[in-house]
Amino acid sequence: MNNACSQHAHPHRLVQQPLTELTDRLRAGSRKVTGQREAILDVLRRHASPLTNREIHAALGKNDCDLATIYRNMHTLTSMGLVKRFDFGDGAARFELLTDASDHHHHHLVCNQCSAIVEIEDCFPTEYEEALAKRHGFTAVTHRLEFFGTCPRCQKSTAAVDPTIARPS
Amino acid sequence: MNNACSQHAHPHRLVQQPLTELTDRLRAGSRKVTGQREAILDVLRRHASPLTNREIHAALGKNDCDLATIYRNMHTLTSMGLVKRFDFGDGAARFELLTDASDHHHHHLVCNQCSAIVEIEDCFPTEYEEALAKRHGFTAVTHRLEFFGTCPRCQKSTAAVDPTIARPS
DNA sequence: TCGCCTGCTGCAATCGGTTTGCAGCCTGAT
DNA sequence: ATCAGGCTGCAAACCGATTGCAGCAGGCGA
Repeated sequence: MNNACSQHAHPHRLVQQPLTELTDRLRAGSRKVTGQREAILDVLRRHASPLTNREIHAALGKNDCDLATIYRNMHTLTSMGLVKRFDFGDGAARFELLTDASDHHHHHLVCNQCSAIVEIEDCFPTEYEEALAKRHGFTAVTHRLEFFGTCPRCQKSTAAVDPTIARPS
Repeated sequence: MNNACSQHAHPHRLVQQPLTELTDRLRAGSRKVTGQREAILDVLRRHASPLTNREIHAALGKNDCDLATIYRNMHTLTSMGLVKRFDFGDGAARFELLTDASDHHHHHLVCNQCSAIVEIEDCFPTEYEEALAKRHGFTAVTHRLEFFGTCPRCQKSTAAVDPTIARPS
């Protein structure tokens, strides 16, 4: 139960890339490392938590770029290996850039009330995932795993919210 | 690695309910078991896979009800314990009704290409989740876990799709 | 150097899932 | 019978995301 995760063992999946490899891949594919893309990556590098398109847009200064172009650039960067996450409960995609060269796979623990995000090293065990894939005849099996709960601060400050509308399935 | 899942052990979370308990709860809360709600639950009961609001709407016959009312009713039913799932990769919520009285928790394995859904019994181990919660000071921790891959049929019929846009994070 | 091709960008429109305001209806309690 | 509250249909709006279009910029060959 550590960061040994099948998502990284599978040959079909691009390994999450630090900044320099992303820009190298852009160049290798006759795409350009434009100022906006550099700025996007810089914003991601300076933030510990994954950011939404809107948050990136705001961080760049709303006047300097178009939100639609951010969406397009995030799509491009994702195809270069940037990690896109969908699993924070609000339906918005988030993007995450690793700043060191290590293959630092992780999941997240999200506070149901204040949306605080904590990085988690726990992961679904590879051997179980492989057995699962074999059992059902699937290949290229990956998973999404996110945790939700009440963070220490919200435990103190808030009465319990209605548990029936908790987001995790 | 079975269906022992912390989501059910936690006292704050409503246990997933079969049809009769949902209707009982409606009545207990001075809500009504209207014809439309009965029809919705009947549709869910007859389908093995979780359904979206639109699918339920279509199954009911588009002329007989309003989509907005379906959304409202699904919200109501969810607050009564019906299980709502967000994790099938297309951004649409899905609803699931258990037809037997057993506490039959499960997750899903979704085909990236044809969206086929397979119920699976594997779950993130409770003891790890509890340790995780304690380690970070969170309470009421639950999780979302979904698996994605290529189903046997799509392995035969389709060339590999671009792995860089695979949906799981 | 001149075009030309390709990719990038801003703008506006659009789409799909979801929510909400409003008015009318039905039902159960007083 | 009356009244309040919940339910419903309709229309509009919201939000994340995508797309068509036109203009622009940079690289490359003639």
